[in-house]
Amino acid sequence: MSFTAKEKLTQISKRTDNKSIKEKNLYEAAYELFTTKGIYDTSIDDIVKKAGVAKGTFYLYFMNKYDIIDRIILKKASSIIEKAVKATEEKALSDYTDIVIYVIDYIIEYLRENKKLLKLIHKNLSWGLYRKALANPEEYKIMEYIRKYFIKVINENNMKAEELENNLFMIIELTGSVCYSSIILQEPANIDEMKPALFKMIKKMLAN
Amino acid sequence: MSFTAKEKLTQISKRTDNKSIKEKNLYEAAYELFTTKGIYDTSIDDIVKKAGVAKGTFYLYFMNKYDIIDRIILKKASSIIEKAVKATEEKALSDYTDIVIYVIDYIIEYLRENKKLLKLIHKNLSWGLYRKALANPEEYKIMEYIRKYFIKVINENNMKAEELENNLFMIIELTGSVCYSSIILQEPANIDEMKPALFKMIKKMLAN
Amino acid sequence: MSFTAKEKLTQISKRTDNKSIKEKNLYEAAYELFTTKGIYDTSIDDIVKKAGVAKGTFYLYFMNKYDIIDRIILKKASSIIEKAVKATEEKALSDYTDIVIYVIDYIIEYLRENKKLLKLIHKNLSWGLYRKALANPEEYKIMEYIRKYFIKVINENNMKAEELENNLFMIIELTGSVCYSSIILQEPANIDEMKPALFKMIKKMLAN
Amino acid sequence: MSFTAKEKLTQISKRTDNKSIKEKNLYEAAYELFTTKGIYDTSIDDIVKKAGVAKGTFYLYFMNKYDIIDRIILKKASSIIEKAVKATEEKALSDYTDIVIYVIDYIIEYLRENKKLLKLIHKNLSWGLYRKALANPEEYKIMEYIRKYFIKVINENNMKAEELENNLFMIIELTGSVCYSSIILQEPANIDEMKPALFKMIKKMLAN
DNA sequence: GATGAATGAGTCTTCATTCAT
DNA sequence: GATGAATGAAGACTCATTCAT
Repeated sequence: MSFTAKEKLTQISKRTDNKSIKEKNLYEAAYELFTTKGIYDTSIDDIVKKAGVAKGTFYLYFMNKYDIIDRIILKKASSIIEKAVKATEEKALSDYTDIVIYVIDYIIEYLRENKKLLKLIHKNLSWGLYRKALANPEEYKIMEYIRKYFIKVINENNMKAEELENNLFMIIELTGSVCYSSIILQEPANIDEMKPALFKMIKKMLAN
Repeated sequence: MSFTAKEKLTQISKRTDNKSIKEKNLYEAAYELFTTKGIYDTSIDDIVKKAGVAKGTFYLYFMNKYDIIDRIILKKASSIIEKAVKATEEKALSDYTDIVIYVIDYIIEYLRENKKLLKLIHKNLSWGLYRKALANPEEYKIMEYIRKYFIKVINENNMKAEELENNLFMIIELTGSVCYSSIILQEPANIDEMKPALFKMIKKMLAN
Repeated sequence: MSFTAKEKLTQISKRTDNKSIKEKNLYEAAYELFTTKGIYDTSIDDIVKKAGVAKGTFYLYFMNKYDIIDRIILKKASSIIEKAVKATEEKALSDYTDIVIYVIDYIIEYLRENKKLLKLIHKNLSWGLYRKALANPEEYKIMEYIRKYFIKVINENNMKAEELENNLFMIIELTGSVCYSSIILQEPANIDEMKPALFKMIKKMLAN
Repeated sequence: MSFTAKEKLTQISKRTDNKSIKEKNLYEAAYELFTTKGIYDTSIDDIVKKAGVAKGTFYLYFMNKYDIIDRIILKKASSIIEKAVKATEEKALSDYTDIVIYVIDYIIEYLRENKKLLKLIHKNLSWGLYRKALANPEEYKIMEYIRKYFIKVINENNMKAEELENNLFMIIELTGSVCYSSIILQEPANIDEMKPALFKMIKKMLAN
């Protein structure tokens, strides 16, 4: 039996698709379970059963439970940031503070609609993971892009690089904490009530 | 068989003491292990062995692993706050901002010396736990005291109660994040470098 | 409820017996399975099922599969040697060569009747295990006894200690190989045909 | 479609060559891994990865893991013996005992330089494997050659065939045990100290 | 109150083997 | 012949919890 070049291509892409399907199923099943039952209470067994693949198949694509967790969080986190940055670019805002506020607002609104993702990210997003992202060229592009983007905007302003980085860090941490607390726990108030306070604070932080 | 009031008292206090010894041993063993090996890698077996009691004894004093975790964190957290507040009171500071800064500085310095405790608290201190504290009369006292203390100080300032509570919440959350990140991970800078930025920010937050 | 001293003693010995029963069941089940199915094809699951205990109970008494293997082999090997030595002592033989031959003959006959044990021992008895025996006072007694026994007999003869130890080692190794090969594999001849050749060789070895 | 004799030959040799490359790679990878990591800890996956072939290819040339183990050991063992015999022939020794000693000494020195091979052979060389060799014409040649060689040498001596075979067997077994124990474990002494004792013993064994 | 032997469901992980391409 | 994704049974080991003493 022999195949034309076109047929062969179809075969390969089919094979690739099949591979992708199983891996994608695992990603989706794991995400669903992690956000529903929690990471701790989700076993590899649960994941493969939901994904409809054999247990061995899991270990074909992931080293262990923590590998898939990290990859999911990285994927989701960079996806949100990417969306936020793109949406902001479209707005073509000129003021530096406006840009930061717009990005943060976009992310807040996104997480408000994806409470489960917020829970997952909050408890597991760390600087260690961020370093992994930098080691991974695919994710790196976005991360690096953001870095450059902020630096560019910053340079137009007159602020020391270190000082700015620390402030940015504090803004991110504060935003994360407020999101988690107000969206998930409604504490000390819901997100709609917290937002003005948060934005006011961020503006203060950014004002020299 | 009957006892005099004095005998009864002796019995109870004896029982309480005996109970206290085993319970205290369990608390201390668990704290040592949680901060050393981490919560996940500490088993009940490890705890009872270190405490020198039988396995069944654990279940005499605690419902399960999570029960003891919560109680330890609550104990430690309120103990730190208590110390911080007392130290601040002794200073007899008059300025509202100075008081807040002093309390926070005290806590930061304490956690800098107790990195293991910082790790434990950061990953497990939540508002859910705070609600538990309110249900526990002993801890409640401290929490309530702190609340009143801050409110008193605040009332001297002209700020809306709600607004102030939200700001306070943000200050606490931000401080927690900065502590963890700079003390444990040295990211984005060590605590000595972060402190001025943090205090500057807190002052901005408190400034009307 | 209270117990007399006698009752308490009964309770303790009962508990001890129960413990012994489970452990003994595990030993016996494992021995039976190792000699029947082989070590490689016997799982912990097989052992606990045959022993009629829970899986966790296995790990109460043994670290892992290799722990129980070693302990069984050590137990059995020292038991055979003990029997052989005792039987030889009863004979009150005076000649040094006769004693060695008698001990070896006893062991050969014992292993001929316990082919399964022979298989197990042959493939797993090593000097590493011997060192373990020395670390274990219980087994040590027998091992040390044998050592002293041979040394005593030897001293009556005029031979250098090292030379003798090496020769003894070779006798033991040769005997082991011949036993395994002739009893289990009937190669190059059965044990009855091999024995005269072996004994002749041993006598040559012992003759100065 | 038909081929000339020459074409057919080319096809076969080509197929054989292709087959040989993959098969040889598998042999070499497996040998390297078995001697390095040990048989138990080497998986088919390890072998094919090291050999640079697909997993399925392994099953094209070998039935299973034990098949390749046996074939490797057989190959290596007969190769050593072949070398030893050839080296001895070149010496043109006349004395029967000298020949045996020379062969054994050659093998000992070879194994001393190839400790990993010694380990592999010792734990897995059995008479069962020897029977396989007889079924395999390729290996048979060498084995049969050796047999004839010894018988020839022996016939010049006056000894019963059976007796001699048994003695030879014992010499081989003893040599194997001493090699393994003294070269690998240095027990009860290193090979340089054991050699004189071993040779003395072999000479005794061969002396009628 | 205190003990600690016993439990067994639950979890991760491996790996020889198959088979559609 | 060659591939390598997929399989899933099999295995080792853990540990919170119970309960008879």
